Amino acid sequence: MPELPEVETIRRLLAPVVEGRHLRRVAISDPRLTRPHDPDDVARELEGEQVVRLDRRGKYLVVRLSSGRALVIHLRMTGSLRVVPAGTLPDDPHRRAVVSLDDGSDVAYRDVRRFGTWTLLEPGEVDEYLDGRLGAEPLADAYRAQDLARRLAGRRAPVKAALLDQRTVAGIGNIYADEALWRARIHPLREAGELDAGEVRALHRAVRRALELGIARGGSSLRDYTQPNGASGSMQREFAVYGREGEPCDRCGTPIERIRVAGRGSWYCPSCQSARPGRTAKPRAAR
DNA sequence: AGGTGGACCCGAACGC
DNA sequence: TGCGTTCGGGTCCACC
Repeated sequence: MPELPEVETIRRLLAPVVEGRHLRRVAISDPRLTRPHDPDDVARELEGEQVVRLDRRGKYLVVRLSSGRALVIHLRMTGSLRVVPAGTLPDDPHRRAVVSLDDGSDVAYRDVRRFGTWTLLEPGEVDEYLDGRLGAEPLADAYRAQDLARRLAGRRAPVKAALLDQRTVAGIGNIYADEALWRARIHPLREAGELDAGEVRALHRAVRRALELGIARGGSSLRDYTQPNGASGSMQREFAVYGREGEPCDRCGTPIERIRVAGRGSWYCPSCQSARPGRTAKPRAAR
């Protein structure tokens, strides 16, 4: 499922293709994509626009247009984008939209489960839309453990549930939440607000490292995710815990266990991810 | 107020 | 083999 590393991989491959291009023709075949707006109305609004930049915020792709508007794309679970020379798209029952660019390439959007969304926002709406839904960008230079600490403080929910909340930190989904918690040696059911300063620092570092590794591997290709050129990522071969129930922990050899947290399948090492607080804390550390 | 669980989808995996 | 059932995943929303 596209999480931050998968969306960032898509952005990096797609940006040089779309930036500077005009949208010559847009066809949206699934009304769910633009709900509650009529897909034909949205397509007509997009035609003639020029792409000035392709950004990412959390798991959202943000297509900045020369009018100041932005097309905000969320792939949810099964959305994917593909670039091919015009007229060479193979038949695909799950294709939901095609954008024809002025340089003779087609960008096709495919989404088996139809949860993805295309939202066309006016110039003044974009920041409010994104910032209202999302916390800090975890890979920004300015992102600090202190920010994570502030977002977790006082929260009674399991730390994994807090990580899945996009306002805690943007872009983490079920896979990278488990991977980050394993790196930080924190049990997914630990109460978020109970982590001490050392644990929060470890988690902050773990989130960044897990996401960076995912990007370096071109994302993880499970089920439907592929890159815009059709290639697969390789991160799924390097998961430490996700989907590895019964396999030995890479750190200690203990079999990985699976539990349910916040309604999500959750994998962790019962030996080195402590269920009790204080493991990484020095006595009276960091006030 | 903050946390939880259902709805939204539909293909894959599973159970009989 | 074939059918029905369950599951999952991100986000929103109703409910507690």
